[in-house]
Amino acid sequence: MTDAGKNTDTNAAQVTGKPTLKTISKLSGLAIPTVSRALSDAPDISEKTKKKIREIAAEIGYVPNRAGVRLRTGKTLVISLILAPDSELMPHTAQLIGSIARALRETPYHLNVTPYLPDDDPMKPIRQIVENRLADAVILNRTQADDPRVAYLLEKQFPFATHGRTNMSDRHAYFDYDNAAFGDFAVRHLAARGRKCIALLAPKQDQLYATHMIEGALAAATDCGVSLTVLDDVDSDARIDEIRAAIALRLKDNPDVDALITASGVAAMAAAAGAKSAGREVDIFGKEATSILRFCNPNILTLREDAARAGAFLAEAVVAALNDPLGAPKQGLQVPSEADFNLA
Amino acid sequence: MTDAGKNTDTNAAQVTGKPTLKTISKLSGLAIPTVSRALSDAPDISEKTKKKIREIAAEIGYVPNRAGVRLRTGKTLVISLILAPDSELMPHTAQLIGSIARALRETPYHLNVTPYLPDDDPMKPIRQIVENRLADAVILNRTQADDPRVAYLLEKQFPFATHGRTNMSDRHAYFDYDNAAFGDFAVRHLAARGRKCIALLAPKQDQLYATHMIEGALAAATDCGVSLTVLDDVDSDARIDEIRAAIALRLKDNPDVDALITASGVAAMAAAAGAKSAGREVDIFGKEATSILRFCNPNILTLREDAARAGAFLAEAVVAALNDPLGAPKQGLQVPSEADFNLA
DNA sequence: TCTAAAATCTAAAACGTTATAGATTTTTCT
DNA sequence: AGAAAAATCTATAACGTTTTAGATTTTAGA
Repeated sequence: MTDAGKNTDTNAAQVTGKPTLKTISKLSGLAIPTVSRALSDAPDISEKTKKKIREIAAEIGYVPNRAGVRLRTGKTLVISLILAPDSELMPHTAQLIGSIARALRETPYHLNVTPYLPDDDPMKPIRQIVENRLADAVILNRTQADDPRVAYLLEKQFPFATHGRTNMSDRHAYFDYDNAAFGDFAVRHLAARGRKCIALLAPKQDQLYATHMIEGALAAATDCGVSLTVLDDVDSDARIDEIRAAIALRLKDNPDVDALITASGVAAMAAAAGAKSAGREVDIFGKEATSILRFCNPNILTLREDAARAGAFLAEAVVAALNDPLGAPKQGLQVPSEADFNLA
Repeated sequence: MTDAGKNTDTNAAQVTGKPTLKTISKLSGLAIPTVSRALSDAPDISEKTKKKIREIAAEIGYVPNRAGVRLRTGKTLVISLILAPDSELMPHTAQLIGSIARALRETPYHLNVTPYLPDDDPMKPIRQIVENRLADAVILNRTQADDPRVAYLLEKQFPFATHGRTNMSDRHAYFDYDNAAFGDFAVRHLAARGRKCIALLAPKQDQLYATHMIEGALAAATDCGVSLTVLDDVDSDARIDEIRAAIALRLKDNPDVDALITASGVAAMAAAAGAKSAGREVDIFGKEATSILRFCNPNILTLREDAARAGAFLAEAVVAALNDPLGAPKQGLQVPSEADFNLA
């Protein structure tokens, strides 16, 4: 009756199909709850038993059945990325998705994607997820300053993280690009190149990134002694040729403008083309994920927006929120640096 | 004892939390299995009962619990998109993901994303999904001619669809761009513009799209009486500046080349820059999802690759494979047309 | 009207997991 | 050595669903 022999006297178990707790139970001679608690490192299981069970589990390649866990605990082990319609057209979205999913591989969570259409109520997918518990947490990839989805999630105390800050940012996890620093950086660089009259392309919608860009750019312009005009009547989410036309028009209204700052790569391209069609020689300074604009058009200088880093951070932040709902939300900023600067 | 009153005499049920079959059972006075079978339209439930149950279900907003279904049936109601590392950098990937997920909204399936790293064994995520039943079907977004993943899935009889054909395409669902037609189209267009010596940038890897492109282009070149050179020693998945350098070099080796055909937008940009740095005036003809290259560089002509259509088709195809495992696999081709031609 | 068949429903079990409460064993204290 | 306390394990139940087999009711047939 040595306890060395005890663990093998019941292993006549037919090990067919996927191993479950029952399989380990039979192989170890221990009850199913004991196995479960051992694997979850419960305090009332002896170290010896835990070790034995973990060994068996590893040997037979036990992986917990997600449906079982989900049914019992109510946890879905799913994190849902809410995809705004316009973000599907942005080149960096695929990197964002990929990097979130890759970071989640280290965790039990899987990433699923929930898109909505321009005509849809943006609240609908969020409500469905929260009400029907389709995920344990969500990630929002484009947010407005007063985003009703953020307000709803905060009210429901549903874990989430956002790509982009909001007016409620102190209460939730987020990752954002430091657009104030970007505005500052862009203006100083253009000023150093001898540009005197800079125009900033910023939407007048309820978007904080525009506010931040303007803040940073204005302060830097004052500091450098160059003039700065904000063009807020160009819809930078419009089709590229519409943006081009709008920019060409505005350039004619502002004959002194010798440089343009835009927030996105598409807008930068449109700006370059608009300037060309207006017969103007201007520098363009933009922000992009792919680092190919300068390559495509030497007039376009950019700072790199690191979508992969954003995704990894958001994944970590949302998992942290799940593990510690009362902890301080994780918040990250990508501050642009010389290393992110695309010269060629 | 009218049967009109019968359905309300037990509805003292406390309807708290999410409604389940139990809730409907209490409200209707019918047993849970009856409710379940009624909702799944089983033949041994009377029409009257079905109607009553469906009404109650609709009224209280019953949605089947996924964990319950999953545990009982073994179905996950998940479709997994396998994301190759390089595809994360392609602008059209986000559209593909979004359109798949949007099409799946009409079905009970959710889309989740499974990326892998360049260093990873591409088989690993597939094996995990099949062995641990993490999804009911998968979609592969970049395939090789002899793709081991496709062979494995076929052998396991696991439902799937691919973006891009393989040597086993007759046995699986796919969506592909008609690259032979693209090659034909590109050569004829360039020939019509007066180009005489066309170079085709195609990888020598085990990729059918290159084979197809070459086939179509060669036939058209013969027909039009222009010369066609295949540059198969430029790695078109390399970094953009490496492609540029390689192209510049090859152009010097082939002084007569006056036009270049590439399969991707990034390669087209690299080709344009390479030609410029080699001091050559050549037309570039490429393929892209976003329709902005011509905008960025007037020398680049492109045909549009409709990622949204591909995604929608793949979603339908894979759901069809799930619903009818023995049916003929759905296969689709996007044939390029004048309407897809980006002139400006 | 009585029996056989068809129609319609219900009871019980199972998928794999974890939580609760209780049972058993071991250790500790006097 | 005996009793109390601590440590360690097990039995039972439940999450929500669907399947199987069996029970009940209704309809049809003679």
